[in-house]
Amino acid sequence: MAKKIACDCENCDLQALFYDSVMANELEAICYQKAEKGFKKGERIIQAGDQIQEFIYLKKGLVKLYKTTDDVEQIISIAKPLDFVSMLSIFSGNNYNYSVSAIEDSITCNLEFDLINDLIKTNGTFAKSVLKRMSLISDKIILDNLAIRRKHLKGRVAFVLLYFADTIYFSDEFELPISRREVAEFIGMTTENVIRTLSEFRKDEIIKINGKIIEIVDKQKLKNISSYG
Amino acid sequence: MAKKIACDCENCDLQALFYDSVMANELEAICYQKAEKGFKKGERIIQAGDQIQEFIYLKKGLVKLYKTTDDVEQIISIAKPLDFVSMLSIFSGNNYNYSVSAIEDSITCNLEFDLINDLIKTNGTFAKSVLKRMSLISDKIILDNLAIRRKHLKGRVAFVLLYFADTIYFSDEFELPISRREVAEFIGMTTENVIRTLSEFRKDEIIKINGKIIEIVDKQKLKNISSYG
DNA sequence: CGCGGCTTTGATGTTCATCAAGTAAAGTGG
DNA sequence: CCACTTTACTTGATGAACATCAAAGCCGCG
Repeated sequence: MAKKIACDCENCDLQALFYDSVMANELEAICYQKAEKGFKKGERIIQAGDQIQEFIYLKKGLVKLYKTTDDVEQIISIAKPLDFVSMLSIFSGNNYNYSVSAIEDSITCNLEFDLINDLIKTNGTFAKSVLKRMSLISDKIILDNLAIRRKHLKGRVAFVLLYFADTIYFSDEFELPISRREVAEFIGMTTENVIRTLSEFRKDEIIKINGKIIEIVDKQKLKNISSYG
Repeated sequence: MAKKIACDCENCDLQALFYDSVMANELEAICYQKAEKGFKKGERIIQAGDQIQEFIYLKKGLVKLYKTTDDVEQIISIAKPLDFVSMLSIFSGNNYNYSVSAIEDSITCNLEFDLINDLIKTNGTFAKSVLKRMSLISDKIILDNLAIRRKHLKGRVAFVLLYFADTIYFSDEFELPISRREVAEFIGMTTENVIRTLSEFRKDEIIKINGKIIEIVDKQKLKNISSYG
């Protein structure tokens, strides 16, 4: 279960970026009442439908943003710290529209939502920085979704592999943090076809597979497939 | 070409909602420097890549939000007044990420972007209302896209017809404001299959077709198809 | 009045989902 | 810690859904 962990605002990577606009005295108030929570891989951080009471952002880890309809799960985005996924719809209404789960051990920093609301009202610079961040998140999700939509099965799988290599792990060898089924839920194809495509890439010596460990061998070819060449 | 038209802030439907939070003296300044522009059906309002200099919102009409990649056009959303589509990515960077074109004769109200920025910084209530609106737009786009993704060809076409009937025209008989090709670009299928599906709905007496005029005859059946029954 | 774009229908082939069946891995209770 | 159960992974065969190609009629516009 999610448990509170020690506070260390001073060392938080997000501090500079997030509180850029916040005055010292405000920052103190925020730091004082914030709560950090740890989540193990697989644990749910936000459940769609829940009432919004906290302003949650990712301090460390990796999460998936998704929605479940009639037992069908659709992954909307994979987000890392600074993507502030929880921000996405919290100003729309009183309840979350999406679920968020940790796909790697993660730490969130939680603030009373009212506090953030007050801050937005009283601190224009902060409001603007929240606006910008929300805008960036939306853009990323919409553009990624459009990019995926344009591609066929192979291009979509290639896209996901490049996504993890280039924007999450910054390495051509990494452990895939999600299952084949989740890849399928992300790109809108079936699990079997994701597996088939990965096997094909392996046979064509574009990647090496060892369970969850993926190594990209021929990156240029993978890029070509992703761009649909 | 887009031309300036007479100013009538007093009668603007958007005024109450948009300027809810704006003080009288601020409102005056805004009204004074705003510019309204008219666009004929088919005219482009925003070109992806253009520099963002104005804060544009739809006063009247209907527009499509889209993106062109390698000569392939993908429609992201169909928006009516109060959807404030132009707001979507204007806080992300200096240039538009998406294009917007009128699909019906439309009127926009344009404000200097700097003015809005100042307002956000000085008026917290306004900032919060912009945040809320942006959040609603993102949610709508993301949720609609997820809904479409879940469906097969017939369900997607049904979804689009119900979308126009229930959220745009509030009537079961309407003139489709976009071409068959654009419907295809919206739902991610081919023009031919959109046409085939419409013909099938006609043969099954679910709708009547007269060129661009569509009449929904058996709405319940259309809803079932949309929900994928 | 002819040209180009939009619409329509048919024929064909590709892509992908579904079904089936088996192996490997991971979690669970005695 | 091991038998047991469940979940994830994998491959193949089949059929359905959809794209592509082709051809022709229609409409609006210069």
